[in-house]
Amino acid sequence: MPTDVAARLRAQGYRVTEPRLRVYEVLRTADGHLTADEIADALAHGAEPTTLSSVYRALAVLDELELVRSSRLTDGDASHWELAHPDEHFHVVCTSCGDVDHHRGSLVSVIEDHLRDGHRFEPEEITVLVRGTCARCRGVADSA
Amino acid sequence: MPTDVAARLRAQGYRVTEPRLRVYEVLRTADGHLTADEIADALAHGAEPTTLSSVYRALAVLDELELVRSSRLTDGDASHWELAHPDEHFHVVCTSCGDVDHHRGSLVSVIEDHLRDGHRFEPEEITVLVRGTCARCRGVADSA
DNA sequence: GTGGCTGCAAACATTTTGCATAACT
DNA sequence: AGTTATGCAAAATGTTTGCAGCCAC
Repeated sequence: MPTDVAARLRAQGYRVTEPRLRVYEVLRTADGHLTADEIADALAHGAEPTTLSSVYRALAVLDELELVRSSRLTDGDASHWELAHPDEHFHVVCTSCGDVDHHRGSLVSVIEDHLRDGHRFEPEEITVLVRGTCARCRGVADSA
Repeated sequence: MPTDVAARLRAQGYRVTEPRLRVYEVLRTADGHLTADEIADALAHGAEPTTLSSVYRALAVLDELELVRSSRLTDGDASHWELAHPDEHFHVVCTSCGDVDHHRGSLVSVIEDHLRDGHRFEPEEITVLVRGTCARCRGVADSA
């Protein structure tokens, strides 16, 4: 059982509603980084259309519960949302194919330790975003 | 002489204009992270008011020349702009006092090497954003 | 003198909000 | 039943763009 969203909602005094469950479900099954708009689109094709504003409100609540997380993968674009895995703070984005990879945290803890020990800075949240070209796209571009 | 903006502009076929020079000057002297709006404000008090749209267009050109850089230091807010120093990809933001620190790159190159060697991923741009509490603010909050 | 740049205002995109209705508890 | 959440539409925010006149070249 991954995460009982309903229980988490109830535990914090939030009501368990369709939009909230559905938004979470979309993010879970899509297994990717979706904008609020894309989530709303995905839900529009389903049984009952869920409004964009409800998507935003659902995301705000799920974010509050630390069930989802937003990140700005591109410069000017909209925020992208994904399930929150506590140890995945590390986005690797291929600028060629748009693929997004996660890396788990050993480097993140190196950064944490460095700041804590060397600078007496207490880190709460670390975001690492790398843009570049993935192995597959490099293979296509390169000759050898 | 830090950087001859005029020369860089000319070299790329851009014209040397007041707004471009002034926007760069504001960022250089402010020595901080300003939003486009704050830059426009700073220029409004000066001799000739420079429009917000001109600020955006100037920033786009300066970004193109890699003289300035934008970063999303906060979640929903506007982009913040600063001079581009090639080895400063590492933002440390204090959520208490709002202070922004730069760290130079040893950790960044660790990340680069890891991705290149271990994953055949060619990094082009790395952004590290850490939010937390700085030493000064911790001192105020703590007792001992 | 010419073409790129600016200012202005209007358009755009994303996100937030007010209010009446509907739904969870 | 009581309240909180939703849907709709309108507002707020940050950023981009079209166009006429201006300025660097």
